[in-house]
Amino acid sequence: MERVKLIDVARAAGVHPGTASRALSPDAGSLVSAETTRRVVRAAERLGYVPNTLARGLRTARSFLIGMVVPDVTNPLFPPMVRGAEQVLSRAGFTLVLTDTDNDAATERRQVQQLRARGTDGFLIATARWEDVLVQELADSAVPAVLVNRNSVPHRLPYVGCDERTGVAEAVDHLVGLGHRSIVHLAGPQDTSTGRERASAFRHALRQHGLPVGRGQVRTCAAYSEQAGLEACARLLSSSVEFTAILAGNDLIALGALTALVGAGRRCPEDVSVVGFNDLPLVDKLTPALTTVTLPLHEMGALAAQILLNAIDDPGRAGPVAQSLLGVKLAVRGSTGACRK
Amino acid sequence: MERVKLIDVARAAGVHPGTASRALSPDAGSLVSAETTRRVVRAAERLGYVPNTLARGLRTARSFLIGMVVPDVTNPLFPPMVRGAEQVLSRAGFTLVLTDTDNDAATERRQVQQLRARGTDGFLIATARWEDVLVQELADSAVPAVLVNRNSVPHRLPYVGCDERTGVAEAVDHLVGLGHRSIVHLAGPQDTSTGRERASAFRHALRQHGLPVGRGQVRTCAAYSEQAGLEACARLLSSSVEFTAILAGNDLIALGALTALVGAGRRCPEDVSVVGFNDLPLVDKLTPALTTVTLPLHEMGALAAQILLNAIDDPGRAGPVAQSLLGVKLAVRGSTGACRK
DNA sequence: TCCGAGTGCACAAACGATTGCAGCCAACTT
DNA sequence: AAGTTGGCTGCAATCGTTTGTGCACTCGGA
Repeated sequence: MERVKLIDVARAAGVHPGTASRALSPDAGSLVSAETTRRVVRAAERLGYVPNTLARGLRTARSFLIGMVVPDVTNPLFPPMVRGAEQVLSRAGFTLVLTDTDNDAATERRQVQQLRARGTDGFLIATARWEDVLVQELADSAVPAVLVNRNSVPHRLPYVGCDERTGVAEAVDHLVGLGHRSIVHLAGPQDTSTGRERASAFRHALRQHGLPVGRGQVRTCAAYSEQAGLEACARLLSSSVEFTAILAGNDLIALGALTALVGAGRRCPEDVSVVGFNDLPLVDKLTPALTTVTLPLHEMGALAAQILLNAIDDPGRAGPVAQSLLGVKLAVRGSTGACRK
Repeated sequence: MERVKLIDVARAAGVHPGTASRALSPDAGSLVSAETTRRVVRAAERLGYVPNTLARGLRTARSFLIGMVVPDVTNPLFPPMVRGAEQVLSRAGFTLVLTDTDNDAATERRQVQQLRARGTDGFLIATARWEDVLVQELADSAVPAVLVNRNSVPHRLPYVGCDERTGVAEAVDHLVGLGHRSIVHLAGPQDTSTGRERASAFRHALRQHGLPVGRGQVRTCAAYSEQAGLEACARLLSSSVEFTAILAGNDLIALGALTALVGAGRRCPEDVSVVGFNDLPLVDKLTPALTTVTLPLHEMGALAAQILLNAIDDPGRAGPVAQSLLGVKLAVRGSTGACRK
């Protein structure tokens, strides 16, 4: 069974392929008579015509392809964003191409290169580093792109993220409300906007409560991973810093910290309270259930996709750089409790 | 900055575009002199030539696009498979397009339709139902496809899965070894191969141990979800069936069952042992840690991709339908313990 | 010196859709 | 009734590559 082409439809409807093309394309409204349009549409349906996207893309320089770049799909943070983005894009007739860079800059380059060769219409970037060559290149190029979840050093690309500062503030408020005075932050990597933002917000929140920010009270983890969290917390435990609560850079770091605490004979929440970030699946079922900041991941993906679509439709309206921050919510659970010291 | 085209390279090298094309394509080895090839390659590098995949695809009827269809990316079962597949495919110069059908047949049709319009070179299907129109259509069509994780009623498509039967057998052996005689199976949906296979293997394993399979001892859940597991387990608890152990169709069902057990005042593992399937992230950190069957998800994805690539390279060698089953491993943890009755 | 084989390259036709342009016919105006 | 307008449709070029065909040139042998 051969694929049916435009020319087949045209023949069946007794018109020229060009006319058939116009009849089937919605924007050419009045260029074709209603009667002819009807005949063509009917023929197309009868034959099961599906336009060849490659050919169309070649001619129109539009591929209807959107590339989404994530560092690691197996990190549960990303699938909901992917999902949100895909729903918006596919409704608009675009196809989402997901690429996993495995946290590797070289892989990322290669993937993006390949996608651009396909005439990809736009990019959703979730891998941004604070100083990121790729982001810079995309900002300089003509192809629209939107950063999501992680921002980058000021540039001309729109960004969709969430309100990290308020999330951190609520977490700190919560801990202080429980009586904690010695709170430590196990920060995420400082070459990511989330890592920087949360650390900065942490310092700010402490000051708001009139608490001093001592040396060694903000400790940077090597990565957003359980292992890195464990190591950072182990170093913390073997230092002279006193603390009754930990604000982790994200849930994975929190998990690592919990392991380290258990290893050191400290109980949670009796001895140390722990707050995470992201609300990954199942962290609410742990013992103790993790208190954490919930992010609207699905909405972030959807909104980023929407903004990208707008930018594609109307490249002129670049205007002011859009920064969209979505609201977050603190989920209070078992891993935080009243300070006993 | 305009994209540099083949004709630019040809001009720079002082040859005809056709010649340049041959010089840059590796298979046309001797059709072009070494000297000319060198000149063309150098020019291409100097200008930063990147071939237009659309144009190439249009001419060669090859898109170097592979579609992977999953029911729900946010289910942690799939990302590792996606990752494994992508690594293999991207190494071979293919781009993976992920589509999430949201467990909806209509969405699935639309997505696959759209991908075929793009001239997708092959499909990896992880959504197969036992009787699946889409699978049947793909099997009848000319485009290569490989089923992964879930099989379908006999057809002519290769399948990559894992050795469910052995996994179930090991789980049952383990439970019987702990002294359990009354084991219940909360089976997954019976319109999936995994659901059927595991249920059938469960019955078989019980018989191997000389245990009768009574009525109500295999209960089908409406979905592979926590909610469905909770409901099925609640029904079980309110029935007259006695049991000291549960083999769940997968981890989500196991989680639901655990919740239901707690609600009914039964402790795990003291009163009831529970075994899951899949070994999702974090289930090893629950209290109790879930005993479950570990699947080589990454390898499944990679192998499926490899088989698909072979099928694309050499469509003739369809030959016998390949069924590849990868080995599984039982991870014994805290949710199973000695029978006390 | 001339011919046959063989190599290396240029030419142009595809692939399938879109779109500017031109022509045709009908209807309307004067 | 002839001219003009305007609405539809057909024609053909075009997007950037690949590839079948054929020409020209070289080289070796007779």
